[in-house]
Amino acid sequence: MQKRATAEDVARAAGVSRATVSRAFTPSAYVAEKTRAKIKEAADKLGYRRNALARALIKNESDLVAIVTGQIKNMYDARVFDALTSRLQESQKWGLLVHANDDEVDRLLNEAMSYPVQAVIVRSGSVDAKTIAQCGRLGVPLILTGTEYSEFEADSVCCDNALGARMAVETLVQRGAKRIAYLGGAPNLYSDMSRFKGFSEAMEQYGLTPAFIARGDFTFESGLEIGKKMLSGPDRPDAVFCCNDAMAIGMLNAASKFAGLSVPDDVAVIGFDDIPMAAWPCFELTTISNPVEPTVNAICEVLEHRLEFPESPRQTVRIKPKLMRRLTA
Amino acid sequence: MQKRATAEDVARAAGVSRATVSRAFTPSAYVAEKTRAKIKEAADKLGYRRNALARALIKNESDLVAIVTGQIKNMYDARVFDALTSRLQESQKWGLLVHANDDEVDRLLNEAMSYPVQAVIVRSGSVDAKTIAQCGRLGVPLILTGTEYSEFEADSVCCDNALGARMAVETLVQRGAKRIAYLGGAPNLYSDMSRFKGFSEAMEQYGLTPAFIARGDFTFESGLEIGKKMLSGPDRPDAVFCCNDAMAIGMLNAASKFAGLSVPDDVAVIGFDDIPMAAWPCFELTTISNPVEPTVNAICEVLEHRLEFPESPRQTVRIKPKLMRRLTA
DNA sequence: TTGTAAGCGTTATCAC
DNA sequence: GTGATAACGCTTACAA
Repeated sequence: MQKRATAEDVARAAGVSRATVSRAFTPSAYVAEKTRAKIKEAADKLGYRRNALARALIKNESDLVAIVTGQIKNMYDARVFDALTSRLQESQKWGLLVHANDDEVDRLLNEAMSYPVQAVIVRSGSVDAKTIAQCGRLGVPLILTGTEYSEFEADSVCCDNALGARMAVETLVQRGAKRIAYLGGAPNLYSDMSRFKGFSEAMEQYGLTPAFIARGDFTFESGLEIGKKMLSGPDRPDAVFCCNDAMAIGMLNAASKFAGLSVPDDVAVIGFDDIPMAAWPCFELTTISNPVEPTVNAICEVLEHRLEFPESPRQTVRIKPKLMRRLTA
Repeated sequence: MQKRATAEDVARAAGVSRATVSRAFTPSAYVAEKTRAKIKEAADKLGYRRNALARALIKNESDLVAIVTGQIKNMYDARVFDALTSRLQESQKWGLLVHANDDEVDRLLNEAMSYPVQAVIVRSGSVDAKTIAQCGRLGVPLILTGTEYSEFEADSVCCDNALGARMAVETLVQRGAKRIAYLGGAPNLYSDMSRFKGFSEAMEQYGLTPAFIARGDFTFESGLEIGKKMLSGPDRPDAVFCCNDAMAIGMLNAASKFAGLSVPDDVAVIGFDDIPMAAWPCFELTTISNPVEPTVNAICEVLEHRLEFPESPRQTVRIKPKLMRRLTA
């Protein structure tokens, strides 16, 4: 493993000084075109690349952004992640990946902070007060997405979950549902809390009480298992609001393959997110769209704004959900 | 945005020298326990974290590993990515994300190489000779996964695609299929090439010629669209080998929802990868398992080995695929 | 237009 | 045990 060529090596090869090499790689700097060409050639020959570490050190700004993500269990997470990293790269930022389960977020984020990142984007999971304080101490902006904590000094971008849940209940009520069930995720997650809140409010508004309240883990499998139980009894619900599409599709399977019920006539099902799979002919899932593109755009805008105006007041961007009416409700 | 606290700041606060602060954070170094405690306290108060950039610079080794990935279109990619990043973190490495479409891999990889990474793991996409040479020049080991290039100096970890494809054909032939179709992806991708090779060899061995050869883009949608056409004519195939599960499930939908065919009696379908979805009750897709866990384990082992023995001969690890017999073939 | 020299925040080396 | 001091590879005044 030979060593990386340094600016010194290139300088020697091109017969110039280290400073001139640096200038040759700085588009705005004054260098004779001829010199620049000579240096680039030498650099090419040596396989020289500016060392981003040394560069960041002296310029006191790296182009790293930490991206904290939990386990990617479903296509919604995958799509957000995909779009986000892709967009960051377009703005010349590199994503430093912090893959953490909810209970490790703090430890890992703290470790990652030894890299002087421009910002930390937290997708899912929860981040505790101490960690947020740490980010503040290091002058690192924190952007939460998929969660929202009013107590803390952090920007956030999040679907208006409560509104989405209310839209779902409304849709179910309008088609005559009386016994509506709720299928959520772990109740310490913001996405469960906020959707449950919207669900409860809407139910109350219509004078209904939930037929069931169950919580899975946002996977197909949990939707299927809970669905099997929930739909088998005589007191089964006539509609189910599921907190994400994966669980909704599990519920669909439970209904048709196990409970022998037809959807939506026996039981209506509505999901949340609108992953591509929801539109597949075999599912045609009615769902609340949690649009990826606007979310990622908002994250990037908030980020740019924060970097430009570090002292500006914190922002909370709520993304509007949208009803995607298909065949299951 | 206040500045990060430096070792100097901590030293001043604790009344010691910079060197001692450094020692306090190096577990193996000799420091009086009392001094260490005093320093840690001061550091805590100032929110000090060692600057990984400066550290990497002097130690001449970063704990960054570049992960190059294409667009994450399906759950298989998502799962490999998830498992890989998670495993890397367990070995105290941070993933630097390079999200590139096939035609950008070279440019972006080159840019990313300004970070002195320990290694580059390329998942999907193709990397050209010049880029590989660049990695060699920078002394950065390159590990290819999902692809395999015998011409280049790079380790690789890849499913034995040809074997998997042969197993698929064998399975179809055994159930009496005569008119077998191939549904692949872009023919410049290794996964298409190698699976097509295995498919062709097996077909020849059984004295069969392909009923159809079609290529999509590894998405459900492309499987559906191609399936609609392929299964509508009178000369339709009686079995289809699909290069991944997403397309196979699209094909399943085309068969049942559009062509009115029953699977597997009218047309058998076999996929590749064995994503969780393949096992869902609504699909029960027979498929060739391309196991995530062994793949990721192998990648990490190859990586560790390469870092420990930089000059060791290149390795090619082939992961054994496995037939997952379900209901579609 | 180019070179010299200082300095970014660490750690390694060598004194004491 | 601890403190100077010199690197690491780069950028940037300041000089020439």
